[in-house]
Amino acid sequence: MVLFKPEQKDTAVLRLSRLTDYAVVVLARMGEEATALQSAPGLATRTGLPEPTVAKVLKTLAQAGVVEGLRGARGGYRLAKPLPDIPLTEVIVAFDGPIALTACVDGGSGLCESEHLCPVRGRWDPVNTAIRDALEKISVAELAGHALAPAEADFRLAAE
Amino acid sequence: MVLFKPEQKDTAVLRLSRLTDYAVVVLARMGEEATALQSAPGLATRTGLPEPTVAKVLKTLAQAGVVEGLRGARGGYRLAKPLPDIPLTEVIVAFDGPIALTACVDGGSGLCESEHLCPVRGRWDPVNTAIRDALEKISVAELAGHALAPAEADFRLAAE
DNA sequence: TTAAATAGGACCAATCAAGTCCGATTTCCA
DNA sequence: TGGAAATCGGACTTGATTGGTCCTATTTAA
Repeated sequence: MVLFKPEQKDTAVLRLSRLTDYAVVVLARMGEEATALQSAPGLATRTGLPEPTVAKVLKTLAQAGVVEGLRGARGGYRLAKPLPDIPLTEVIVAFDGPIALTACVDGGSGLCESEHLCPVRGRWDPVNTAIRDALEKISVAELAGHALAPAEADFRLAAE
Repeated sequence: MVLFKPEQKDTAVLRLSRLTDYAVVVLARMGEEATALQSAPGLATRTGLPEPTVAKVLKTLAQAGVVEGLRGARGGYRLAKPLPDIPLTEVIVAFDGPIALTACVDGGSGLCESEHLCPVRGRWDPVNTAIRDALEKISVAELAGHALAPAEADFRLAAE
């Protein structure tokens, strides 16, 4: 059901990519038959989302290890673990990149090429960790309920 | 000194507009002489930032009530309150809009036109409030120290 | 051997933000 | 009283980023 409306203009600080939204929808569908092997075209028709988009989402999710992809005829995708065990952060990171306020990922990793040029390093850490903690407590399953239950009709509507 | 590097490609979930960054730099400068009336051109030369940009930043800050603008010749801007009393959220909201995960601002306000299409409403609230709380604890003054101290040289460098 | 599926990119169009600029208004000063 | 120096408000252009599609290679079952 597309968790946030695409048309909405107001840019909040926390902008998730639309793919993230689609991912939750697709995962919710897969969660209905958690152990079954489901193909991208099949999931596309069942969610009502365009097939190429669903394929892209699944490829990304497979790379992230959230789902498991099996190639070849009769291939498909399968949840790597049950929905309640998938924290939202895993999905978000897969599509939107690291969860952090600035471009510099905080702490440890020495990715910041010019550390002496980036005096804010570490200052935003409390904020970043607070955000991660909050997100980590929410599993995909918790959103999946909303993503499916009465939303089936709404979903088609919103995705036109 | 430009708190995050513009060139950095990796798009994190939390994307602050660059104006927000500039705002902190400008505010830091103003904080050095908190009570003085300072003009946009003057602050531009003192920060090394392009004048039109500084003007835009100050206009936005004035609208938000963070600074006070006095028109006419010998006019200028003045801090509405000391730096330590300005929470970061105030600056962020001014430039980046409401601090929320989705386009829907959570809770209360009935802005979401089609509430029945947005079943996630309320679900993200804990996340949103956690983020706000974390940001509210940080004042501009805390960043200002870093934004000025050894950063003067770095700043010009990063802003090329 | 063929068909059906994933895997991995390349590619194009549309949207959004950054930055600049202009006109209107206000106020001080000579 | 006129001119200069500011703020104020918005329009506009350019560049980057995202969303979405498509194409080719690879794998595997029938």
